[in-house]
Amino acid sequence: MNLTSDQISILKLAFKPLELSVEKHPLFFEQWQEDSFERYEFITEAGKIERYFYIIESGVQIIYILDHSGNKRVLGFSFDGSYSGVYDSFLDQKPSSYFIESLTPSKVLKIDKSQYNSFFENYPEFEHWGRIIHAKLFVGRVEREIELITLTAKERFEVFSKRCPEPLKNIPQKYLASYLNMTPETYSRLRAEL
Amino acid sequence: MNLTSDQISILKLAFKPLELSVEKHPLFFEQWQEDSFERYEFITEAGKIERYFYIIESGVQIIYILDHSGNKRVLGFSFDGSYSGVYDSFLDQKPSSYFIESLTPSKVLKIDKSQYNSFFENYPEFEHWGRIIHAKLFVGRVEREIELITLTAKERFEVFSKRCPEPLKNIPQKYLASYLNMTPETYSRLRAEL
DNA sequence: GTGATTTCTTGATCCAGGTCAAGATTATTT
DNA sequence: AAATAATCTTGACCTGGATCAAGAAATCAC
Repeated sequence: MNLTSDQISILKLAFKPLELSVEKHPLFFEQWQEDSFERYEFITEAGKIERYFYIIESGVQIIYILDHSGNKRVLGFSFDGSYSGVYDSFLDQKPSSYFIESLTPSKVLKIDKSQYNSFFENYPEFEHWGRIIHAKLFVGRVEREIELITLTAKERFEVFSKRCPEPLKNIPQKYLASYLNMTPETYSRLRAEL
Repeated sequence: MNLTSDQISILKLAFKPLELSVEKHPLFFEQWQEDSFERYEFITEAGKIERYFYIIESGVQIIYILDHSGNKRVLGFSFDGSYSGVYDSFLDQKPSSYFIESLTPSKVLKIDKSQYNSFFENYPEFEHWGRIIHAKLFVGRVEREIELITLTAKERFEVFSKRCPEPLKNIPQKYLASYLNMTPETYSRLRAEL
């Protein structure tokens, strides 16, 4: 598989600390496959095993679970060179309880588990990168937890509004509301307050 | 520094997937220092930079932040061979916003940042371990986030009660309440319901 | 472009869990 | 073991944000 230079830039963006080059890491750039999804298409569903590790080329994807009442509870978004996929299921190859859905038409680069593993075997510097990235993911989740626990709905709304990334500005508000752990009604009322 | 065989078992417990041995990883076992804390002694405080990575030998430590109203908000506990310390501050050597306090007299094994880094440089398998452990930490935090978001206070209480680890059974309930994101009053009422 | 969906807004009402208060237990110190 | 301090319990009351409902606005499909 030959990637275009645009796709190579996306991978470089996603793996920034690795200082990748096509010459030094040929395997890395050879094995990614392209794939694309339509609006509202599922990338994966609860009960299924995650086969791939994805990097988003374009579009917005959302990850959520269904709670006891069947409501979607949004845990995060992916876009612009960020990772997507159900991580625990991918790592352990066990059925997950997450859904990933493409909110806009999206293009991705993906690799499967054995390719993912072979990167780590072939490029030890990948392990270092993996450690650092996962440490940051962990710290980021703790920070989100603190915001959910200590801030009021209004405060969460305000903090989020200030740093809302561009690609999320055109998706339905109900998903942002869910991500902020509030109902669409509450989100709408906070919005009216400006 | 010479560790006793008890201390070596604690380290082996904490670093289980690494299959450590004194012969193959001498550096690893040489550099840990012992330290101990009294009840209610602070291991680290908000505003300070975390100097050490700790493994708990015995006792219970608690990590929390102070919210806007000055209330402690408990994020977790450490005991029995588990890691303790303010991780983001330790990694980046930047001031943290966390407090770590010893709830009982506790003994720890600790290493500083440069020793920690040298383990990774000397034992590449450490990087692999680090990646896996951090991935698990990340997944674990997402699971906690889901429980906080989707479960009622009663449900969180029930889930926690069933799997409450032994060392936490003797600490003041107000800390467990905080960890479950509820007031001590609510915790007490749920307890009365049995 | 027009009708059908979906999303957003706004009002009225409700309730889980917080807050305040005060007495009962339990633990700590001397 | 008494005095003191911290923690836990229970009751009364309150409130942020959820729920229910119904119309307005936006978006989609043909």
